[in-house]
Order: sequence, then structure tokens, then C-alpha cells
Amino acid sequence: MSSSAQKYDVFQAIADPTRREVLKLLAHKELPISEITSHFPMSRTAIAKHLHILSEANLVSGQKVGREKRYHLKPETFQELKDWLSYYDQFWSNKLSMLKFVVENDGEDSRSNKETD
Amino acid sequence: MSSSAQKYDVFQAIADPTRREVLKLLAHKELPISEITSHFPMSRTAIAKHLHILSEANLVSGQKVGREKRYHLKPETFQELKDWLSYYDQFWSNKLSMLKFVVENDGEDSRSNKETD
DNA sequence: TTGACATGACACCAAAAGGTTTTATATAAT
DNA sequence: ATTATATAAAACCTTTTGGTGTCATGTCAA
Repeated sequence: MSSSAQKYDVFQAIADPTRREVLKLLAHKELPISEITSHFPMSRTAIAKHLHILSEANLVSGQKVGREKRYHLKPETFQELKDWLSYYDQFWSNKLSMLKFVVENDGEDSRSNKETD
Repeated sequence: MSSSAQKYDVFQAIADPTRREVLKLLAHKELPISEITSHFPMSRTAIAKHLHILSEANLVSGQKVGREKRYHLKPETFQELKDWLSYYDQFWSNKLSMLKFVVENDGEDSRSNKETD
């Protein structure tokens, strides 16, 4: 599949508030560009660009139906994001258990700096 | 300080590849700016800016220790992202894709050390 | 065939993002 | 007290981003 020089990745795609709104709209129902546009205070061209970016990031995909093109979400890519996030889970659980350890042992570890944050 | 007019949100913060690398570094160990910088082909000032953005997005926080300032991750904000993502689950939970997640995370939290970004 | 509709593709522009270098300030060590 | 270290802050520059408007193309309906 596309290993092509993707200009936009998932992270950049969801960085823009308008694009996140578009995703939210498409969650409920697949929609053509002009209908999506009607929900925003900007031109259809602008929305088309946003959809292009979302599409390159594989967050949405469009299928032509007659003269319109209907866009819908692509679940797989949301999963990519979840995977990225879950990478960090291991560190937090470690951190939490370590904190618990420190507390239970009255913080006698010499090298540890306790954070008040 | 908690009511600042946040210029950068979490989504923008993680949009940049360098910043995601920084997060990855900080996952293992809290670090001062200069040490973080040593992992990148750019100036300390540039990294400082990235840290400022990550900090504004509440993904990291820094504490001064002597003349250095050590940065560490803030788990709560990662949770925010998870929440945003989980909103979409309802729309495709019946369909596919969650299956993939379950399978890939089968081994519980022992040594799943996937390379992320 | 003609006209309306839905979209795609350009060219253009202002503002923001991501980097640089320089200057300043606080702490540590000799 | 002086010097070296660690960071902060400001001015500046270039590329990218997010928007605009205009024109071209493809499809449906009279």
C-alpha cells in the first residue's frame, strides 16, 4: 500500500481544529464536500484542502457517487494513534508503582527527586 | 497560572516530529534541555522552543534543580488525547479494527516494546 | 444541447511555524 | 571575585500553513 512520500501524517492532520471538526461530522454520517462546507465559516476550497490533508493522512476516504464525492472515516488510522499513545502506558505504570514504592518506604532512595507537580 | 490563554493545544504539540521524539526521550527519564538537545541536529534554542510548546500543551513540565531545569512527561494530558480518540469508538465498535487492537495487546503490559515513531 | 450543480486545480497572499544567532541572567566551581 | 555552565529571551529569516478567488471539468436534468 501507499508508502508514497506522504506529505501529511496523522499527527499533522489532527492538529488543525477545523479538521478535527470535520472528523466529528463524518463520524455520524458520510458527507459530500459542499455539505461539510455548510457547517463552516469558510470557502469550499478551504474545506477541500482540509479533506485532502485528512485523506493523505488516511483518516478519511472519499468515494464518488454520481457527481458528488462522499467522505467517510477510516478506523484503521485512528488505531495508529491509539497505538502511539499506548506506547507511553508502560512508563506511567512504572512511574506509579515507583511512586508507591517510594511512599511506602518513606523515600529513602538517594538518587530520586520527589516531584511536587 | 492555570488560566493562561494557551496558544498551543495537545494536538498541535504532537504534530511536530521533533517534539514527538522529545516526548519519547522523556518517557524513559527526566532530562535537562542540553541533554535533550544532544540527541538532535539543531540548536538548544530550537529545542527550548519545542519544550515551551510541549509545556504549554501540558504534555511536559520542568522543575528547576540547581542551575538546570529537568523536564518530564505529564500523564494526565496523554489521557486527554485518549479521551478524544475514544469518542470515535462508538461509531465503529461494531465493525472491525478494535479486533486488531485487542490482538496486538494480548501479552498484557510486560514487555511490549513497540518502536513508536 | 444547454444550463445548473459538484467538484478539482491553480495562482496568490498573510500569518504562523521552525529554525538561526546574539545577548542576558542565574547558579556552580575554582 | 572570576569564570564557566545552564538556561532564557529577543530579533530575525525562510518555508509552510490556511485561507482567498478564479477557472476548468464532469455529471445530471430539461
